[in-house]
Amino acid sequence: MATISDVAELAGVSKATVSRVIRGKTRVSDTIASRVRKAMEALHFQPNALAQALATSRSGGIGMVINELSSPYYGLLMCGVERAIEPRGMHLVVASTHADGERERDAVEFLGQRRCDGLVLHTNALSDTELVEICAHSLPLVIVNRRVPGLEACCVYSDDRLGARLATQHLIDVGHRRIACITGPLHLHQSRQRLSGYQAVLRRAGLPMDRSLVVESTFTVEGGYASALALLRDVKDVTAIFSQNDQMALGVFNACNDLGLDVPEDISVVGFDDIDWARYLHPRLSTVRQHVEEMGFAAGSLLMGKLLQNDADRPTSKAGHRLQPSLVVRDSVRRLT
Amino acid sequence: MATISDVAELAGVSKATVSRVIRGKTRVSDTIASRVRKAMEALHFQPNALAQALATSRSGGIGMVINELSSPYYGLLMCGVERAIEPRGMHLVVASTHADGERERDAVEFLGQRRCDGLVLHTNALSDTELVEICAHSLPLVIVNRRVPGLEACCVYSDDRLGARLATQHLIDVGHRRIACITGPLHLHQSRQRLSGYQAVLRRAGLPMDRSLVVESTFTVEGGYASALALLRDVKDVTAIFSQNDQMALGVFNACNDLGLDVPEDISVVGFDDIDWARYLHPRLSTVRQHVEEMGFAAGSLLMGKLLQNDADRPTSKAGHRLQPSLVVRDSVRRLT
DNA sequence: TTGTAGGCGTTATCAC
DNA sequence: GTGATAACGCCTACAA
Repeated sequence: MATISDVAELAGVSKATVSRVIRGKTRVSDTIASRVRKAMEALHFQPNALAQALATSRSGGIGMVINELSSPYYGLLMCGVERAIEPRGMHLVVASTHADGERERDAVEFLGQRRCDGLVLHTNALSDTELVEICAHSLPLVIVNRRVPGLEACCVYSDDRLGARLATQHLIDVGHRRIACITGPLHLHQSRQRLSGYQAVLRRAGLPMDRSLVVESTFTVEGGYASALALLRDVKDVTAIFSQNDQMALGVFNACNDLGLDVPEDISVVGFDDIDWARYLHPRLSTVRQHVEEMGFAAGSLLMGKLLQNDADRPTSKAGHRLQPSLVVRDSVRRLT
Repeated sequence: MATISDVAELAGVSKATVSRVIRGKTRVSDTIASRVRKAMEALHFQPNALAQALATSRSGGIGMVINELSSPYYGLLMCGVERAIEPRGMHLVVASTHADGERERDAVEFLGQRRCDGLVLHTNALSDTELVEICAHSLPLVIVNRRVPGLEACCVYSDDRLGARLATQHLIDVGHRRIACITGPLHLHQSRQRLSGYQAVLRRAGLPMDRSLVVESTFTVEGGYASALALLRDVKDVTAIFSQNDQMALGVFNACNDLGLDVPEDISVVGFDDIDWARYLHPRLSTVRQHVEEMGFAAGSLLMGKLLQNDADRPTSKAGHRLQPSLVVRDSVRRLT
């Protein structure tokens, strides 16, 4: 593969001049410039970005660590980040961790070694203190979908408690009183936040906090199915279920179907996330929309701001960001009385 | 950020020795090794992968160009590739193109400049001849989901014609005769292949080739909905619809619903892809399963083989791969008579 | 086993 | 405007 020296030789100029026409910042006489360009063509010259990065110590890469490549959630998140960084000429280097703590650590290290210019982190297993540590000894970074105490300015997250409150309040508003909640794994911050929002609304409404109304599940269709089956069998008088994500809500649909219960006639269901096919279910799923792509975009923008600031000490708003989820009312909730 | 020289100095050894303990290939005396490691710890040393890549001319990155980051299809594809390359210590660098020709070209160039060790290409807009050209002047590469004449050994793809034949034959087997086909955009290779499979089966069954039974659409739920609406309004006696992907099949479901038609009682539907939620629809969607992740895995493996071969002239099977889709029978097709 | 020195492909700082 | 030349951080013969 041709190098800058080959081009210089063929064009009869110095490497420095070739470099100048590559970068296009400093002026080069037109005759020489075109000669150089011709030589580049002839040799199929492609500048070596690695060498450039080494020389300038800016790689143009933004590292992103996520759980799964094959999940609509992370797809949207990546999209959002990409949309924010692409106009600044940066690109994405992704590392997936399958939510494994060891792999999360490895990923951060890996992207660091690759000298990314910045990091967007979505981690589950890493503890707050670990994250603080990483933030201190690593690249400029933004933490997404999580609020880490002490790192607020680096965090972009969705207000899960608020989302859960919206969902629960909606059910109460239309007359439900026995409202169950199917949660995600409770070791996840998100699940606990959503549970807390649900409980807060019940409490404020003066409704009894029946422990049997809360069942922990797995954020999958199968999980939702099994949990709903158990719930509807064991607990009496449930008229509504708040499912902490849409996949589980779909499981609830299927469970109701198998039990001969109609949604929303017999059981009302509210989901969480508003994944792309929520609107296509029968009945169309009422849910809480998380602005996932927006979150990615905000994270990317925040990071870009930090980088600019580092470069130029230009004053930039560097505050973290909390996004507001919103209720999407469709057809899976029935008005009581 | 600490460099290898800093470590060398602190440990009182030469850079070469530090390099040796980093790479771990050549032997270093235990006492010195541990001294070096201690120094690395102390300095939070992280080897600069860019410099390593420059020196060794192997970056450990596999470039992948895809249409969209936020699509379950590409998610699975990426997953498959990752699964194949990760054990070999390689990682993924993704570039998304939104199916735009210019961006597809840019992406290939971009990943080339980044000196990826190999490429996995999913392109729509690039022509066969362009791909041949790229293949000649670029990195080792594998083309996915497409069979490029002259580049068969580099292609991993799914047999779309076969898939369409399976779907159509299934409908005929259970007694359908007026079978419509909603296609994707016909400028896409895939759409044409699937259409061709559909037509071949009709022909062999001696069924009339009614042009009005074929309607071009857009591979989206909305596209399927609109096309089905038009189709069921304008064309008589249709008892079954072969939808060239699952999203459109969902659109067909919705259209039938709005027209007061029952699936499968009034209209039978077969989809294509078997995306994750196909099994959760009501009725559960009969469809053709594309082994997308397998395709990614096969592509990744093929590429790894090529790289090994380049390195060592080791004889490796370097044949391309055609994957067989399979029919998944669920509940959206009704047996006639 | 360890050190020396040259090279990987660019950019950047000087002079001219 | 253009050309030497020294970084950038690491690897790898080769020599010791």
